[in-house]
Amino acid sequence: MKGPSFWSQFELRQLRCFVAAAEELHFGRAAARMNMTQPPLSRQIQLLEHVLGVKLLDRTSRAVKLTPAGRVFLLEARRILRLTESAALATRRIASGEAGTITLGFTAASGYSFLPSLLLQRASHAPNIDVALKEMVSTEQVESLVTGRIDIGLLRPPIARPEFTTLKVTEERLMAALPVGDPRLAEATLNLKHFDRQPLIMYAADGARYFYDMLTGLFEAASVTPIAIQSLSQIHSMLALVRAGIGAALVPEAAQSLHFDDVHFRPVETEPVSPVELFAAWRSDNDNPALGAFLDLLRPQSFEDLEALAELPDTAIQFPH
Amino acid sequence: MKGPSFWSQFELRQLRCFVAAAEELHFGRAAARMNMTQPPLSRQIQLLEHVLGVKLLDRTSRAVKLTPAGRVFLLEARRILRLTESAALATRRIASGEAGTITLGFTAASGYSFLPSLLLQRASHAPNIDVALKEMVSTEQVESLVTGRIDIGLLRPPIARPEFTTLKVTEERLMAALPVGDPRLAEATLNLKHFDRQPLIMYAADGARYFYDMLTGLFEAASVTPIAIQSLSQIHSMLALVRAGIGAALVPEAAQSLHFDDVHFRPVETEPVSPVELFAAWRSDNDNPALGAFLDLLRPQSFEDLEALAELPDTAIQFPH
DNA sequence: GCATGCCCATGCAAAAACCGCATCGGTCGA
DNA sequence: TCGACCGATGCGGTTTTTGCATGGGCATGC
Repeated sequence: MKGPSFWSQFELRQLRCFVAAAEELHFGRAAARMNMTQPPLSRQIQLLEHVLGVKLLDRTSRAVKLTPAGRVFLLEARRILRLTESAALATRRIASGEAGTITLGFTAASGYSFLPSLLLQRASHAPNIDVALKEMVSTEQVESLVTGRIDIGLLRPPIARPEFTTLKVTEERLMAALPVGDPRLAEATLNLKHFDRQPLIMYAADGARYFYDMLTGLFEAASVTPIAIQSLSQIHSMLALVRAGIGAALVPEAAQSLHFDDVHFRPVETEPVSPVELFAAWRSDNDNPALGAFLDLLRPQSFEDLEALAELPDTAIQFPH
Repeated sequence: MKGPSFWSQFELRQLRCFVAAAEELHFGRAAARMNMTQPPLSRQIQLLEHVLGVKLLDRTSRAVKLTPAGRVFLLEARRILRLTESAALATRRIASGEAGTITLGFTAASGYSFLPSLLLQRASHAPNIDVALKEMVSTEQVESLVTGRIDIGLLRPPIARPEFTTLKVTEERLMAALPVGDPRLAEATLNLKHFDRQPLIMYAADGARYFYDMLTGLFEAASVTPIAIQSLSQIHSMLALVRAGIGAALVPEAAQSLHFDDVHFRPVETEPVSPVELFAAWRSDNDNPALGAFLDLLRPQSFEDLEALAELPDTAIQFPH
């Protein structure tokens, strides 16, 4: 198989030469534009014509004209070249983390306040990063992080495994949710003793391990023993029971966004002051470049926006799926 | 400026290599698919990554994986390659005359019957050729042929200039258009003597030179002198006058498609039998490849379809603007 | 009508790019 | 720990491309 090796496909270089020639209608000027001399340009175009089996330019020694086929091919060539540039651009943007998609797991509770503020920030600071949201409990999140189904998780118990990096993103005070008429609403601030021997809607040990452990720890340290009733893991269900007058509940500040009628909140003094912590966790070896840019959103300066958000009317918060 | 000459743009070859590698996720197999060995393929991909400034494939000695940027670029690369193939195909089709656009000039009269049949044929025999229609009088057509505004013209006086090629496409008999009640309608066939000293709506010498010359020639040869009234160039206007009882008119057969109420037609014996000729004309050096395929429609076998058309009800004829 | 200028094609030698072979280095599984 | 596998790299030979010089066609001007 000798001779002019039979190439059945053209190259972008040939397209660029052709477009230059077709636009200049002059091989010399086109060659100059391509930073080369005229003979090679001539040959690139001959090659292109040979590959296509079609004459694209009608060239006499006096003038260069496009053939009808050439006119059509010029449009196609321009489109292809435009596409190559946008492809390179888009790819570089993805690689730089300026654009891309990250998949985020979050617990229902974190969706009440931190997540909306995070998405608000993303909209202004990293508009080209798409965030795919997946609500799941913490254990599911850990599993999904391992398999790569999510890039980052918002979860409650910090995970100490070495292959993960974690970052505390919020600390919240504990709030008491009380039904209208509860005498404790007379106080501006409560402490744990207010719950001694009082009915308290408690977290389930399995479904809401973090809150269960935290509350039992706090009560033990304060030598307080509430009357635990029910055992739930969904905060909105707990508030519904509060409203029904079953008892009080202790919930993170963010739960106030749920604003049930006839349920009011009072801060509770604890040690530490803000015992409810939320963590972000991701695989240290995650290679999604958008993750880097997204993580910047989680860092300190974030909290300016967080506070700004707190002053917004609820309706301004777009609560995603 | 030495070293690996700084290419700021990638080549299609690199895209093809990348797509192969991304699909196989194995450099050896990808190279086999590309009909080459593994080292050059490795280098093409390195080159591509260097040009983009982006790592597209994560390769350990054990496995090859796409990076997020690589996933995006794979989609783009596939799109570009698809586009190159369709571009080549489309261009070859244009060049072969299988597809394309031809611009056609036609006189109002030729639009009554020949043009619809021609378009009907095109629809079945050359469906990928678009026909742009422009109604214009013969002199305009000649000018437009010269300047290239139209590729081909349907006109009446054959043009004898050497830069044009012409082809007679139809011969028609002359028909007399008579108002209801005209005694000549009693005859099945008329001859020129029936018009001696009778009122006849005549063609204008300037606007319809061809018909004017033809009729005056015919009458002179037959030593017949009609009473010429009015001088029009639009056939439909003439028929309107016939209907009003002003006089008779002599029109090409095709004018019957206009079917005015209360106007009937009778063939007229002439020498030659079919004196009304229609010609197609085009520049001999027209390089529109679609013209070749289009001209095939005008050739002899066409007339099968022409006859088939004659038997169709009028409503079947799409009369284009 | 001949000289001249312009322009694209072509011959040719030098330069660059590319390919295949052999081999290296790293990783996984036995 | 050895061997198999896989992608990267060094290197020599071949193909391709480039630039220079030049050929040849065509229109313009004197």
